[in-house]
Amino acid sequence: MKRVSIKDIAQAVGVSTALVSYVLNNKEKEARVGQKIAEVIRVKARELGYQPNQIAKSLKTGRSQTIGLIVADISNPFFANIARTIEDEAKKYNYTVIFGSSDEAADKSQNLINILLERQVDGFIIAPTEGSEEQIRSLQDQRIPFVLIDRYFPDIQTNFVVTNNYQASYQAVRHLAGQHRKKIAMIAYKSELVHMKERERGYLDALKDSGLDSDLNLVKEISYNFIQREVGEVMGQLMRGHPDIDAFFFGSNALSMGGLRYLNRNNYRIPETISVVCFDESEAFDLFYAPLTFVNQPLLEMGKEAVRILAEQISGKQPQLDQVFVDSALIVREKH
Amino acid sequence: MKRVSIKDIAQAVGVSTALVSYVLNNKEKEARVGQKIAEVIRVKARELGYQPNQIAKSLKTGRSQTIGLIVADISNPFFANIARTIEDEAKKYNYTVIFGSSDEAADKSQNLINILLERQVDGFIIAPTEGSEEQIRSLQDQRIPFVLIDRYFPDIQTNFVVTNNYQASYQAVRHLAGQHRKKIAMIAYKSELVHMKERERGYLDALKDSGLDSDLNLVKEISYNFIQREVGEVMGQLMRGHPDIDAFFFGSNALSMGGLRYLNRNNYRIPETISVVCFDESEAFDLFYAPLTFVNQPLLEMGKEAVRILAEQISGKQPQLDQVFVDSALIVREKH
DNA sequence: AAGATAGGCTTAATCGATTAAATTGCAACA
DNA sequence: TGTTGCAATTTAATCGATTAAGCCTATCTT
Repeated sequence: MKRVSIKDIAQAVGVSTALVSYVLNNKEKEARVGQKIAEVIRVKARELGYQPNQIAKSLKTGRSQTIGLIVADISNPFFANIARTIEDEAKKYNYTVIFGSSDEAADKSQNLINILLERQVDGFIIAPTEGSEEQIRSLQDQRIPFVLIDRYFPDIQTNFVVTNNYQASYQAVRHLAGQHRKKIAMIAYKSELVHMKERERGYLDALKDSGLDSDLNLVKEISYNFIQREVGEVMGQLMRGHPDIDAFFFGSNALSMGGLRYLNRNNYRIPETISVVCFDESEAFDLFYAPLTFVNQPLLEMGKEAVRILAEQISGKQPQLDQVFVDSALIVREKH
Repeated sequence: MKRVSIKDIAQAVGVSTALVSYVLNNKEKEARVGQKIAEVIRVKARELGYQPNQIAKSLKTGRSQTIGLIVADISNPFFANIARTIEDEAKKYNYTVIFGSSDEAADKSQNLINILLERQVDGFIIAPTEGSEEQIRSLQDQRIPFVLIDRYFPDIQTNFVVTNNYQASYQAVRHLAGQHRKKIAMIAYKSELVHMKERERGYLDALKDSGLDSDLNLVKEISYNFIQREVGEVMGQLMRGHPDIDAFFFGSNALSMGGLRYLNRNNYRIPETISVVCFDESEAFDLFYAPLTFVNQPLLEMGKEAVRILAEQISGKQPQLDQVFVDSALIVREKH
């Protein structure tokens, strides 16, 4: 029942383990291995059902061929989809993915980083949580390759792949204004992370450029851990304070779900009474009674780029920074 | 920049690596390590920022503390949610999760198993694809611990954790009949896997027991890879052949989405014209204009059980089989 | 006082690979 | 014939841990 090792093959064939290693790694040329014996070794390896022990390989080579993926929550469709694109792309580079969910908590993030470092991942793809700056700096100090996704820290020079949040947001809100909406509210996360701040900034600038009053404090922030509870409360307060709100811009997929649910429950009609634009796509939109306009992030591209950059970092080809802003598209679905 | 090893600590303190190992693994008692030196070692380890090399550990102990998770598609909410519960549960057992998506293809599944075996995972949690019986048998022959989830092979005696699909389905369709639906169609996957077959069987038995004709061939099967395209076609044919269909039972989350989309597009009113029950929950239901009744699988329980069983298998405590059927609940949402 | 016991620590083999360096055998060349 | 050169293969160190076994020294027993 024991797995067969290179040693077993060597013994079966009657050669040294070195030869077997050379052959099975296709280093016959460099190592000047004889043609016949190489073939014999190959046949025997197949016959015994040899499977290389990647752990042993890793220990010797210092490469685990594994990348650590840290997201806020793998069960969130946004991250689940990203994970899938990363999985597929990583496979092309012969990497395997270990994942972990930080729940947007810095301590969990640190814990995950430690665990993954102990497992000798060759690099990280991280959607960093608020307050994880030091963790990221520490990775940098240790010269451990990584790429940030979805968010980044403007104060730290790192590789990252993020959506152009400002532009996406700006475009979305301009669209609402173009629909003759006069009082556009935004529901965001309570977070100091750039991605949210940029979405808010895009919103505010779009209001200004549309000639709308941006001083009304129509941006409400919700804590990550209590979306379902808080969204309703916050939107209720907002509508009571400003009964003439005629549009909402939701800053994430979870916020959109909560927000739309609230609007449904309270019988607001979309788009007649209230117009809506959502950040992120959701298959749920297809079931909504009205066509919904949303910001579509290019997940496939993000995943591909992140893996590409990471792979280059790991192979040491790329000492310089790679900071990628991908453009998201506003998918307009309203009937005109 | 090199990571600090046990050797570095040993040198810094002036002892052998053995001592350091004993201390850092809390084996001081068994190994009779002196109190003072133990403390010195511990302090120095912290001071140097020592992080154990799990790879080296694994090589020596033969345990990678890693479990391989193979699902159809990590971006499918059902599997993404399961993955999350497995992640959390695995952490409690000090395991880390490597995942892979098989896309319901046996060759990809085999490929994933190989890759994960090379990485010396201690065990697998697998949602097996159609045609992967031999792969499962092979794992058994190699005495590699694993647990199947979501589906299993009746002809192979393995551990598994699955929903009681027959019962869930039966209950769902009985519910529809109880709503005075006379012609209930089912949309399923084209698959020989038990989970689907059991859902179909539950549907048929429910029809019979409700005094409804189950000979009408109202079950339509869709291929996994072309859901979006085929669901519409198939439902169209069905409605043309049987214009008096007054209910649909959808056999999975993706089928539900496609089916509901079709019903929406063709202006069927739910539940007035057509009643619907969906297998699996989806947050999308919250955005649907009508309350939807669905079968809720206890994902948390499934994940927990799967990890528990796997952990027991790995530790060798549990030679006997563990076959768990969890009950899913019919969440009735229609207004009465 | 001699032998036994226990405490404290080191030695060294091992896990399964990789790979630089050494070795062997043989043919070709001067 | 003796030397060189090259092809083919082996040797052995190494990666970073674990752990059984061994070796002192000091203390306890009788």
